[in-house]
Amino acid sequence: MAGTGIHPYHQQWPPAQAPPPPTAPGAPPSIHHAPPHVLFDNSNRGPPTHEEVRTIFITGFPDDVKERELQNLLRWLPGYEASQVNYKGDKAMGFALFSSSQHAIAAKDSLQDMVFDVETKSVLHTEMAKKNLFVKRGIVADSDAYDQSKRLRTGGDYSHAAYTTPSPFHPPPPPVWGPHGYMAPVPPPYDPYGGYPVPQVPMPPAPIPAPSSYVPIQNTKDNPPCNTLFIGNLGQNINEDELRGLFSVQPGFKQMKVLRQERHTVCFIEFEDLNSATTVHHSLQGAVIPSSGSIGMRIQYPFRFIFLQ
DNA sequence: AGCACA
Repeated sequence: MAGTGIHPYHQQWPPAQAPPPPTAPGAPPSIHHAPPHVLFDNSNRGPPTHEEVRTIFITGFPDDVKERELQNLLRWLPGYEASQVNYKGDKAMGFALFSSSQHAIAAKDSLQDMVFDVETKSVLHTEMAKKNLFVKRGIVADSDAYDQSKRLRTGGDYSHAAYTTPSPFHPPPPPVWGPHGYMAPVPPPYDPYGGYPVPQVPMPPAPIPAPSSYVPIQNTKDNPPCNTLFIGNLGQNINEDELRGLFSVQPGFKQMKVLRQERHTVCFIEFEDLNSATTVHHSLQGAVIPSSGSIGMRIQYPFRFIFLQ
């Protein structure tokens, strides 16, 4: 019962001579709102003084649930910090830590009775956990954490996806995999009023034009190689100068022609030789440049031979 | 209903 003032689970702490820190009778328990990067420092602090429980306990998974499935489910929830799957026998138990108990409660409610998997007809059941998920060693808040090469491969099997601008379909920063199955997402400063966290990837102006990221492209079928490339999927607001900047520095670049059509703009690029074209075909496939929004350009050999100019 | 990691 919630009104008893007694924790529903026993605690061996404190021993007789060390009473818990004074909480004025009738005063609300102090909730420390530390910034995210210090939230996890449970080290060296003796007993967990009454720490608010901000972890939820989730059951009802199919037996073969993967850590990552849970993470991908939870990433969206405000305040999400870390999660873990443990097995009791072959029953999976999930734990998910949030930045506050309010967030945890909200998450618990929104996951309650969710159909996690239709195939196996698994329906989630959530409760507040008895104690918080232990997250090892805090969060690395160093700049490395934002290194794109380290933030790849999270939601889904993108082999070389990097993220810059989140879109509804290319959401917030992928978490980073920690030691054993933990997920210790690099928390961008969480703005409780701002919806989902937005990755703040420091992108110093590149000396030479470089794509801001790469995203997987859809249509992989192609035409026979030649020394000209067709660039499609450029988005509505594509900026020709940006395009030129990117391609003109590629070895073997000869000329570029932009075709503004009704809806899409496409572009052809001629190279000195087949080799240069092929190299760029590979290296810039899926490249995202600022004016293309968050979509990756598709590079193909042209359907027909194009004679530029 | 089942609550672990350190």
